[in-house]
Amino acid sequence: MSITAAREKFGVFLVRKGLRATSQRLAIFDAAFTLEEHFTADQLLDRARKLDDSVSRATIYRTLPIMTASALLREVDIGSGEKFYRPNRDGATTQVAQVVCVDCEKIFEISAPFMEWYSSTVSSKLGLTPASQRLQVSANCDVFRQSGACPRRG
Amino acid sequence: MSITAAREKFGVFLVRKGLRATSQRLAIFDAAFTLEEHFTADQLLDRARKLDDSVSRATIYRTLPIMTASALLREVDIGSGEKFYRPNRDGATTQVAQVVCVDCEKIFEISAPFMEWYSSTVSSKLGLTPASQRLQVSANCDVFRQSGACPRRG
DNA sequence: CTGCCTGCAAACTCTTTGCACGAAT
DNA sequence: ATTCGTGCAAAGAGTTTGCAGGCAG
Repeated sequence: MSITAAREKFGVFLVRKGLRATSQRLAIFDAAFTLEEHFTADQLLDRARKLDDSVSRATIYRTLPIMTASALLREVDIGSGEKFYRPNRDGATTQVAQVVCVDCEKIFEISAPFMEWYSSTVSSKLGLTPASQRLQVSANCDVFRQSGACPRRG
Repeated sequence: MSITAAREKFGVFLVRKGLRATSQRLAIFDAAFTLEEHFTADQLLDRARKLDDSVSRATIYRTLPIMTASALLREVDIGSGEKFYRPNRDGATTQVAQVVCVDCEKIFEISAPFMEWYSSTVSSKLGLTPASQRLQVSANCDVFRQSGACPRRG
């Protein structure tokens, strides 16, 4: 999805929910959607302020749930204290696993098509309806182990 | 594994690591191992204090990593702010998924034998060695949705 | 003018840490 | 003696919230 199309979709989402398309919200959206890697709330704040320096931390935290609700952003919780976010360019793909390299501090996203099947099978046996699922692999970098440095490390 | 056997194993683990088997550590261990459900650090503190009222919150937090390192306790992070823990009675089973009912606030543990296979397959393609993996399903309670109350809810 | 939205700063939750005292070897 | 472990209280990180003012419909 192009950023233009995504911004449009976000605008429509806001209107439908009776929310206003303020300059801050749009700046935050643009900042988020032009970031490639996973990013934190703090990184998003930096970026958004370059587009609109009136953006505050509070508004970042208030806007993030709106963007994830609109499915334009995906929340990725790797259990590290802070949450990560990522533009969801290709529609609603929940069938994605995260592989987190603890050496490189990098998050890879890998297709895991069986997740949804497992999720619904297992849930129905418990009398539950699945809402979401996440599969996360923590791993060490082979190169790092041997050479003490990781090529992918920022 | 019986609690006696587990306590023994914990004692051995401590000695091997050059750590002391203090009364606080043993009280915390007993408190943890006699809890059935998933529990939080805070719940563990309550329970441990009933066995030894000198146990402090700090020691709880210092002892939890020791117990998980000894594989007698498993950490379960469902991404809810606080971490949960659970006795690992049947050895080191990492091939377990959590199904979290957001209505009941209950955590079910279900076997997911394919996880480890997926984890190692995917990691090796990235030049990584898997350390751990977790699969978590969030779900809603069917009964709760219809009747507004969940039978499993505490 | 009414209500949504904002920035600021304080509050909040869970966890970690510095410190001085106490216990074990 | 020396090292390890402890409780206490303060700090810390990330996130949320109360409030008074601002801007849009």
